[in-house]
Amino acid sequence: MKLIADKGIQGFTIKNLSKEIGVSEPAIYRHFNSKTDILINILYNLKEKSVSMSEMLVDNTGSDIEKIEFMFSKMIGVFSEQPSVISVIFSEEIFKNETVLKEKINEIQNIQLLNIENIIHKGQAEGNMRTDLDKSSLALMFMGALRLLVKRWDLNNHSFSLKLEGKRLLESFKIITAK
Amino acid sequence: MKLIADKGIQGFTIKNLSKEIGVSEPAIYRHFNSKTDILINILYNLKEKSVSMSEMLVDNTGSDIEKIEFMFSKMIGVFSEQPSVISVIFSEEIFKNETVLKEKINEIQNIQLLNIENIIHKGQAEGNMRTDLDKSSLALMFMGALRLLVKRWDLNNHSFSLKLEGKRLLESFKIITAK
DNA sequence: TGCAGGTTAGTGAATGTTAACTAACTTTGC
DNA sequence: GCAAAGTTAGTTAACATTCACTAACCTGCA
Repeated sequence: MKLIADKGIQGFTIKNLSKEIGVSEPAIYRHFNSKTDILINILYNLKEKSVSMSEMLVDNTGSDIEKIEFMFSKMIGVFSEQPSVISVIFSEEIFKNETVLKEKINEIQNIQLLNIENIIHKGQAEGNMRTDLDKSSLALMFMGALRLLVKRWDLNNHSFSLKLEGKRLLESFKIITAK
Repeated sequence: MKLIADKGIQGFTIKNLSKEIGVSEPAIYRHFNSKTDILINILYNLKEKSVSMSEMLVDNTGSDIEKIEFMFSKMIGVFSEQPSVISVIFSEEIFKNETVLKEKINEIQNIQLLNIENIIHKGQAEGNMRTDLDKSSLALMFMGALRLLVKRWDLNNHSFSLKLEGKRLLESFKIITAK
């Protein structure tokens, strides 16, 4: 992920990878069948993360807005501490040439959007959130804004505080969804 | 752009390009100095488009929400008719290895966000839009949601109506910004 | 008018480099 | 002592780019 984040998908070569981890190129093939196999494993781990997030949200006993806050800060935290994840999880295009990878990325995205939609749905049903906005549009705005903020932070070499700007965005989202 | 959209940045090779346009590989070098030079030209054209959009918004005499509508439908229109643009303009990651290209993409993004922020700023100042939400957060939500919608449409092989879903999103945005 | 000289846009063949991947051998640690 | 994990030294294919060369067109001038 670090390689992809630093040099793009074109920088993710077996040679660069072997240099980065300090073993020879064939040593990598002792553990993975192919380069694609490595990417599949990366995406598998990221999917696991999204799934475990879903479970944490189900277990969470807080209010709807607290769940949104929890999810938001959790994601911002991951990106702050491991910015290389951004390039992989928010960059569908780099997997375009491989159908298997493209589908895996789509799956992860669906899980993330569903997580938000579910919270909003519950919030609306229980009367804590305004109902004149459909949940899919709200989820799109929430996720889309978060993605764009994080990508801009990455594109601008982390030159502003992601946590601070994230907090600002979350506040706006709270106001929007409030009844 | 078609090549990048279909096969990702890794499919954008001089060989593939020459095959696509029906000339030999060296013929391409009669018109461009390098592969990067071609990408620079693509991004230059896209930037021109964003700039001309800014000018159109200045000239536009409609209300603020009409300006937003105009911009929205214009962008959705471009993506519907020329989906290959999506992969280039919404995929910062594919240019990561080239600083020149990365900066160009950042410039285009800044213009687009500023366009929206300016409209919202005017709308708030003239009392047509709610002022309890800061314009940068609103612009981030607007642009972020649009981007995510368009990318999902692309990732799901254009299996739903972008224009219809775009309209739905725009309606939600209208409700949100209304006083 | 005709044609020498120049330009534009193209060609196939070859350049050096790097890609993913492999065969065969060696080291390490339980 | 043996399997897992590593090595060196290669493979073929693809990459961007350059080479020498040509066909077709344009332009200025005797």
